[in-house]
Amino acid sequence: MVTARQIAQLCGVSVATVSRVFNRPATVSAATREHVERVARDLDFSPNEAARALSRQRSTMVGLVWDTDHRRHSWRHPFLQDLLLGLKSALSSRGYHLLMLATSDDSGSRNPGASLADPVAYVSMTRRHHLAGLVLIDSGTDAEAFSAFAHSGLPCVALDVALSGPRATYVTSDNASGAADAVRHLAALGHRRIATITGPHGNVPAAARTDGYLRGLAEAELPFREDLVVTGDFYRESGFAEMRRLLARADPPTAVFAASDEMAVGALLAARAAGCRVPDDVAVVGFDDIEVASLVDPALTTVAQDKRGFGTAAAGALLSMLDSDEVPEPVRLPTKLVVRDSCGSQR
Amino acid sequence: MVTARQIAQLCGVSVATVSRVFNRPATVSAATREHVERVARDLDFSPNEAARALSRQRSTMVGLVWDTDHRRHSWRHPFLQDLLLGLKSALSSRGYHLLMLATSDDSGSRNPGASLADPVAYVSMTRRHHLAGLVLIDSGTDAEAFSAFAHSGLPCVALDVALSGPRATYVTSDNASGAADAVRHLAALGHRRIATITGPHGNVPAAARTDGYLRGLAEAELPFREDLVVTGDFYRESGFAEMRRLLARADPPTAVFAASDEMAVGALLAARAAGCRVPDDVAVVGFDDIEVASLVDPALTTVAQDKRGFGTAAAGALLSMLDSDEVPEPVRLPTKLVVRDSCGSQR
DNA sequence: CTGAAAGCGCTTACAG
DNA sequence: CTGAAAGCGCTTACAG
Repeated sequence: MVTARQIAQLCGVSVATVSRVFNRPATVSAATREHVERVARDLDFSPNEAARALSRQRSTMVGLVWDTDHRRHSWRHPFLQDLLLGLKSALSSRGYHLLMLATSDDSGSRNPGASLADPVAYVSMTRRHHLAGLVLIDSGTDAEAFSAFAHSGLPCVALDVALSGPRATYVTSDNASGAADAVRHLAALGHRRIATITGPHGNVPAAARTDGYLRGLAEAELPFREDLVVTGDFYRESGFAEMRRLLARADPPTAVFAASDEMAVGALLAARAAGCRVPDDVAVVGFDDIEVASLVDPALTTVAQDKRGFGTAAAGALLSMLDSDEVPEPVRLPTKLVVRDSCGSQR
Repeated sequence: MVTARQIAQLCGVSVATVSRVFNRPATVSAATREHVERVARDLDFSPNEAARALSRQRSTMVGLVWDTDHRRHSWRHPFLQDLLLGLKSALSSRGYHLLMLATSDDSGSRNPGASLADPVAYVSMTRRHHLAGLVLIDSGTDAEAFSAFAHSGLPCVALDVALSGPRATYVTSDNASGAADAVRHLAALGHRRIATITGPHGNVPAAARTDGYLRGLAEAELPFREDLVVTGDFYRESGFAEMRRLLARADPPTAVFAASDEMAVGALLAARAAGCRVPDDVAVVGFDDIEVASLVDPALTTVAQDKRGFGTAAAGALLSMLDSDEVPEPVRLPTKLVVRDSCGSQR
């Protein structure tokens, strides 16, 4: 590998000058700068990252904290691929790379009480690698553990969980508006008994979607009925179970807003199992717009999140913290109601 | 951050000894080893990775080459999340981390002729970070570009593409057997005119699945008919288009083996659009067992790949190359036929 | 605008 | 078994 020293010798300058050409080009005379740049390009030189990180005490890597060994064994992010895509392309435009952090705990056994694989190990990992910043993906119950990161002073941006700290912010969808849109849409179709299957307690997006449900109801001038709010956990099985219970009631709802597509799919299956037609007997609307939404039968009407935008926004917030000391405001991504067949408005 | 020097001073030994305790514990006397270990643990010391990488000329990171800015804008891996999960947990058990490589090209514009974002840039990235090895995810057309990596001498393991080089190997599913299983299953159900919608030309798994189709036919003593083999590209649209054409024929097939679930879903939609009932009028079997397979209507019979096993096997192959000079044989993961409704055997 | 020098925190022959 | 020393390849005050 060609080193700065070699470039320096070839150009008849010191390594310090070569370094300056790459780090503070303005402080180098145009002539020598161009000379160094040309030679460096010809020899395909680029500074060794390990050496650079060592001397600057900061690498060009951003850590990704993604807890994969969660108690909920089947935990899956609804749109990890898009997220990574967005993160990667936004980060790479500024020369940063994503390091998927893993602790030895990830490999297997763990004491089942812990919510995130040893946050201390992650924080130490972070220092060892001189990471420039951290992106935190919430798996639903890591919120508390995340504060260890937020308080480490490192630039942090969390996804879908409110994070605060000296250099921490977060990005989330405008969950309340999205949910309100869904409910208003159902109300406009004539539904008066609109139930909701919420996400788990303590989850930020879940709470916001429930708020949005209430707001949508109020905006449509529909009364709030406590018994129409049932609690799920974002996963399909809970959607199935809660829907079954709702349909077994004496006065079942005529429409259901599920706070995730997974639950909405579960609800669809429960309706089918109960011999209940969707949307004729009961309308269903979901949230997320994951791939299956358009494939289930009937195709699911849902509130789409800007999946790739999540990654882009997270990267943007992180990058801005890397250049300045200002902490960006939390980002709230707009959502979009995607009308398909399960709500009945297409008939 | 606590450094080896501090530990050394506290223990009254040299930094060299501290280093040895962590790297060649056998060369240190039991007494001093234990002393150093205890102090290090108490102070939560762990060696700085940048310094270590610099002096050893090798980091504890494994690069992930995942081309996200492909010409095929909508390129998606069918099970990236499971793959990453498997990779991460297997790698972390040995202290390695995954670095998602990105070149500046990833951010946007690229000359449309290139099949992988500047492989040269990736290779240089690899050296700059002193990566220990590389995992290559094929997006279907990167095979050629991958050889640049394979010949760099760095330990490489590719997924779903045959890679050879001084220290390169690959992992793939046993695509031929899986396809043969699917075809034999259809034949056992009485089908005699079994068509296949293949993957794209030049793609390794696609070719193997076509081979398996032929083998299955032969094993069921069914004649091969060239006109029953049509070419898709693994994506839904091609499945839709090819299925439509197949069904429009004078003597349409009674069963179709699609070389991917995405295409099988497309085929299902085409059948529905053509007023053709599945499985009554035509049976469909897919390949992959992605999440939607169980959700489409009718639920898709398919050949399941060991998604997480891909990651685990890739990590295993890489790790073994990291400790020894032997190059592991290519890994061929077993597949499993998952019988649901679209093949008609459940009736 | 540029160079010499110190320093980032490890690892590893080389002596002893 | 252990230490002193050189070296990994950069960056950055400090002089000039």
